[in-house]
Formats: sequence, structure tokens, C-alpha cells
Amino acid sequence: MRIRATAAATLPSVGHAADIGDLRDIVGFHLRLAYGAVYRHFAETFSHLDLTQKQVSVLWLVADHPDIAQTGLAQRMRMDRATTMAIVNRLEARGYLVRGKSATDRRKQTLNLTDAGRGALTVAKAAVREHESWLKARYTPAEVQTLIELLTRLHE
Amino acid sequence: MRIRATAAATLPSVGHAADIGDLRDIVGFHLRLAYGAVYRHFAETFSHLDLTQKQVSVLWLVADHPDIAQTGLAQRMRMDRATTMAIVNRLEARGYLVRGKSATDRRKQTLNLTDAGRGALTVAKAAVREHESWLKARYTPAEVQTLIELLTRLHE
DNA sequence: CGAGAAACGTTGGCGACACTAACAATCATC
DNA sequence: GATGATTGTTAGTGTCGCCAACGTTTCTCG
Repeated sequence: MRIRATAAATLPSVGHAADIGDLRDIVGFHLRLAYGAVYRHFAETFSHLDLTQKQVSVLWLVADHPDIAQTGLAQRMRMDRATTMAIVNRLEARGYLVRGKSATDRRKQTLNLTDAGRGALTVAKAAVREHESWLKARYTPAEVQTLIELLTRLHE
Repeated sequence: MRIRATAAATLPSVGHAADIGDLRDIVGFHLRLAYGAVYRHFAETFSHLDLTQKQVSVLWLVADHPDIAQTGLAQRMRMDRATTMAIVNRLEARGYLVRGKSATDRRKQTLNLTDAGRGALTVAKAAVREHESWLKARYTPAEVQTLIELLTRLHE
């Protein structure tokens, strides 16, 4: 991700009146914009950690599921096997997790966090909480539940 | 995007029981999964057209706003100027839109659809309708409204 | 049991995008 | 009229999604 503390925005600021016509009725359009906004804020919040959403999710899942295989990760995150490889490689190179041999199935490998990985995850979780409260600030608790419920129907 | 009619999925199918632990409470996580699911379905629906969400959105917006400048597009779609360039270049290369000189401001350029672009948009809009009904099939009309409303708060 | 099918990890390649950084031309403003 | 901002542009980097193909290992089924 490589986020700098940066200035020099090339992203034109929107003066709050950009009409988008019929596009306003397209759920997919709003989903994309919302995703983009959240993605950007996440990147900001994590600029000091140099971690992406994906990377944090992987650390998180590996912590929750020791000895998980790459395929398990891929399933839970709806990722391609190849993409999973790339992410695991990156995290392994940074010393946040290690691959091991599976005892039960020699095709598989186990994934586990290192101490450094656990440390990074702890810091990352704090940042996630911050990010989430930025996000949730626009909603009542009930609305948050509704939103999660509605989004879940989309990916289940 | 380059979508083939394809077989040979490298994306492991998920057997509907993938537990994700605490991650279940993270709005951002659901948003990412939902976005991914919608993105994938969109790509499928548009495989015969070879158009991405972004490209369709740009065609749509240019049709609604003749003579719009690239900055206008970028604002409405929350895109980087550089990214906007890339997309406009692609669409121009395919003969779907043309750049022209602005009469009022010689820094700006006007964007307009060609006949081919209008034709593509017409077909694309039909595909969008199909895509949207796939998406909306999981919701009541009221829920659709709620979802749009909640998502809008995230990007406005 | 043994052969073929399936799963797992791996690699390489392509395309889409986001973001940065820097530049020239053109306004806008004082 | 000089200064600073805006617009389009190019170039580069990094993330990620998907496909294709391969070797190893396991499963399935005749």
C-alpha cells in the first residue's frame, strides 16, 4: 500500500452537490462509492502501520484459527488462491506469519502468527476500532445492525 | 477487465459455514465482502460487453452531462485525476467517447459520447438492470431504500 | 487395489485502479 | 502583470483479481 503522510491531493474535492442523475437509484453505484470512501479512510488510519485491509484481515483470521491452511483463508475472505499466496508471501516476508507443514494432509500448510505478527495485530486492532468508530459515527447502533445484516445478505 | 466465458475457477467455493470470529462485527469487513460479491457478479453480467463498473459509470455520466470535463467526472465518482485519465483513454481508444475543446476554458476538455458509445451504453444499461435485479432480489423495496440511504451516508 | 479425479500450493502473466509526483498550459486574483 | 490555483497529462509504484498451467498429494470409485 505504501501510504505517505502526504499532501498534494490529486483527488478533486467534491463540493457536495455533484448530481449523478439516474445513477442515484443504482445500489451497486452507492456500494462502490461507499466502499471507496471506507477504503480511503482505512488507508489513512493505517498509514503508519503500512497494512492493507486484506493484510489485517488475514492476520486476524490466522490469529483466530491457528494452523489454518491457505485455502481456508481464501474461502473465508472470498479470495483467489493466487491472491492469497501473494498476501501470505508479503506477510511472511515481513516476519508476521510462518508457514509450517500440516500433520494431517501433506498438501496443506499451516499458517501461524509470529510474535511480531501478534504485536502488529494488536496495534492493528486498535486502528480498526478507530476506523470503525469513524464509520459508525454516522449511524445509530440499530442502523449498524441493519447495515451489517443487509450487507451480509449480499455476500452469503 | 478481460472476462472470459471461463471455467477453471481458482476461487475456492465456500461451503457456507466459514466462521470468521470477531470479524463478524466489523462493518468494514462486510462491506468489503459485499463489494467483492457485487463486483464479481457485475463482471459476469458484463463479460460479453467487456466493460467494468467504472467504465459504465463514466459512459452513463457523460451521457447525462454532455461536455462534462474530466474533473467533473472525477468529482462525481470520487476518482483520482490520473485514474480518470486512464479510463477516458480506454473508452476513447474504443471509440465510445471523444474529447473536444471547451469553449469557455481552454484548460478543460469536453467529453461526449459517440454513436458507438451511446449504443454501448444502451446495451450496458440493460445489463445494469439485470445486475441490479439480481442484487435487489434479496431485499424488499423498503430494504433497498434503507440500504441506499445507509450507504449514501458513508460517501457523502 | 489401482487409475483417474480432485484438492492444495505455487508460479507467471495480464488488466484494472488508486495514489504519488512532477510538468505545461491556462485561468483567476490581487 | 506577477502569483497561485486549476486542468490535463505522463510516468511510476503497489495492490489486487482472474486465468492458466504444473507438481505433489489425497480421495473416490470401479
